[in-house]
Amino acid sequence: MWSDTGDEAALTRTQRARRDDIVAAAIAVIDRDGYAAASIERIAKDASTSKGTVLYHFKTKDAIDAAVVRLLFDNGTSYMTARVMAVESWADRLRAYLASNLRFIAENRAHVNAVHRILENAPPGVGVDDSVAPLTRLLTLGQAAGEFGSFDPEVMALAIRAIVDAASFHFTAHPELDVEHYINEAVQLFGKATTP
Amino acid sequence: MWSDTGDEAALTRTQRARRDDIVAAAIAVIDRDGYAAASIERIAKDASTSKGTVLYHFKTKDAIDAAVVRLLFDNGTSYMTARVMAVESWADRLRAYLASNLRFIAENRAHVNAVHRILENAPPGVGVDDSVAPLTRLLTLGQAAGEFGSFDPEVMALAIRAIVDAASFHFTAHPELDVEHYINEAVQLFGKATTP
Amino acid sequence: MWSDTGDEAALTRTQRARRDDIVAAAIAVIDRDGYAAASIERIAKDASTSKGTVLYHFKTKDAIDAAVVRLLFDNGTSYMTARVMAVESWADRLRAYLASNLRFIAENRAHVNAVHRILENAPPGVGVDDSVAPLTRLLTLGQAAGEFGSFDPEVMALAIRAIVDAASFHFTAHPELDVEHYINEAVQLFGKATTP
Amino acid sequence: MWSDTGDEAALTRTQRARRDDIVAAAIAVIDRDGYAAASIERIAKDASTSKGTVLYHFKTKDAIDAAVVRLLFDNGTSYMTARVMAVESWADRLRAYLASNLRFIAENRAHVNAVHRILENAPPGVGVDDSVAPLTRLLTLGQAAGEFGSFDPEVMALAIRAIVDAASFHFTAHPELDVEHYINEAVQLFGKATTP
DNA sequence: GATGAATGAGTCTTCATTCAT
DNA sequence: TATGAATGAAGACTCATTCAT
Repeated sequence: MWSDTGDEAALTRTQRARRDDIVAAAIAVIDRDGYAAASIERIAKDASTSKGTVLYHFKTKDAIDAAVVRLLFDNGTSYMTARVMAVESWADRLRAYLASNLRFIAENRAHVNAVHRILENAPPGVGVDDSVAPLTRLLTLGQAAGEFGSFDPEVMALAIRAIVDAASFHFTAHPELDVEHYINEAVQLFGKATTP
Repeated sequence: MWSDTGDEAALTRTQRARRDDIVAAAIAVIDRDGYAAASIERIAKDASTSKGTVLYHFKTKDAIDAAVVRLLFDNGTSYMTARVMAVESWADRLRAYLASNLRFIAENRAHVNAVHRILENAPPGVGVDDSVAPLTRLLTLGQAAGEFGSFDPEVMALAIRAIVDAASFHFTAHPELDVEHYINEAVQLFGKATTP
Repeated sequence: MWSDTGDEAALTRTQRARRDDIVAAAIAVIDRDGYAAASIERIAKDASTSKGTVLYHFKTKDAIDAAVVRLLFDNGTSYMTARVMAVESWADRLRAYLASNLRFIAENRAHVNAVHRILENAPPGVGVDDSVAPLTRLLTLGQAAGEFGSFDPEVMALAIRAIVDAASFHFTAHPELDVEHYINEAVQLFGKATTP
Repeated sequence: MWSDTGDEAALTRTQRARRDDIVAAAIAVIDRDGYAAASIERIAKDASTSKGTVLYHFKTKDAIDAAVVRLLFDNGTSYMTARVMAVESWADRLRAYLASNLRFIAENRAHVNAVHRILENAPPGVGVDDSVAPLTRLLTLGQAAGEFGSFDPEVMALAIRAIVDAASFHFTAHPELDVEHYINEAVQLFGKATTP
């Protein structure tokens, strides 16, 4: 499982469209009813097609999950790298990292939620995508440049990731929450925490 | 589901013991192999008993999950209230809250992990124990007392909960991590963030 | 597949009985309707029980097939070794081998047929039980003792096995066939063929 | 099933070629991986074409099987009748029958194997091509002519067929086996057995 | 109390077949 | 002619739950 993420090469227009439909349906079902409820049949129904068709396009249930995860990863990466690379100082990069992450999550709440559910249900020790490492590096370099104060960059990075990862739950649980306000507060929080 | 938490009224000594065995087995299996793998049969095997016996004691699989959750909740509450109530200032209470939470999690890593897995797999909208509210109140009162600076106590509370909730994952993924160091850093982080 | 033939240790009376029922049903269905038709559901129906029960007792479809094969092997071995060991000369042993084999097959036509079907449908290269080797040895020793003429014992053994293996088909296709007559003719055939 | 052998009437050159490709692929897959593995998709892949195309040419999976069987039957018949008709005495005809059969099998091992697999998996009572009858007649006439000794021609015919039918398995299981030697031994065996 | 047996619902997956292009 | 897409039927297997002993 989880090894066959690659080669989705050479897809016809129709294939792409159907695959997208199915992935969208999977996201919707997982987000709405939980991972356990997201059987192939249910996903198929939600995509207005048949179980057979879903398996024609994906071959395996794990492949569907993998596609959902990969899509989010791809979207997120391109969304954020642009915003983080656009600024100069390390402190600005941290702000950009936090803000773009949270904004992306707010805009893709259901998808993020679904991916969380999928990864939680994966066999232990899998999917431990080390999204912490680059953040740790950012903090370390910022300290070296004198832009940040003294703290363990590893723990600080874990804390930042924790808040980001928790965001989709907050946004789900509190739909009335003002996202921009949340972002501002988070930026301010870690601004104070990292200031020299 | 999740409605029958109550009536564990009159239990003989043996009953208690067996139930505890089963709950312990459930925790072990869920933590080790994931929620999906934790079938009643597997739990029974881990508890050196039979599927029939497990269901004799618990009647329903959800009841096992509920017992696991409730046990952690009970343990955690008694562990922490003592420590939080022991100190005077709001700032000290926040420190105590953070430290005791994290220390409790470190000492009950498997159990905490298991509960996370269970809650993740519960039908959406369930188990949203509002553990944020009391924390928000603590922060608000601290601000009123002039011990804390200016920030949205709601968002700050969410951030603190996020770090606490993420801790069991960190401790699982990084067994080499020095817990006391982690606690110190976290306390320092939120010290800076909440300071006036 | 096919590796877990062993440990059927410690079976309760009821278990033995049910397992026997199921094996008998499997033999009947395979013999009557062919291997492809022998789904678990069909076997269950034939055993007057449910699919779930069959899988409770056997856990895997392959395990059912293995049990069918093993039962025939056990029965056949004990049936024949007695008869072959009872006589003295090599020529008599050959006669006893042929006769007891064919008689056993006639008495267990359906079971033998079912096993053939099962082995035919096993993944290639499996179940090549080398039933030819002991026969080859018998022939070689008989030649050394001067009881048999000159021929390649390997090929002769293959020929004998071929006739034996084909017998259950003949008996199925020609129910009117007089088994004892068939046995006599076969014995006479190989008597002439092996005579010095 | 198995009723639509006929109407291969007007076929263009290309059609013939494609059909042959498909039949060849079917033989290869069945021989290599067994009947169960020989799905239309797999056959199509082996024939470097698509499932749709295969079904365009054959309309039904059974039709493919039937074509495989029929092709072997046609090839075998023309191969052997020539050789059997070429000699005069009944004893020579028997020798020719045995030798040409075995040689044909050795030269078409995979095809013969595939046909066995197909027939084994056909619903019972089908494909019982009575290849025994002509052989029985040969033996009976040979006896009447005084060329053969006394034996039940029916049983002798069954024995001969058994050895012939088993040959492809032997040749598969023992690729090192010297076919001509095998043929000589078989001819000698039945020479002795049928001699007056 | 404890447990072996039994069972039905639900899941993933394979496959032959039909259809539109 | 050829093929991509779609689909339903069927099969193996898992699992929570009930029941009799």
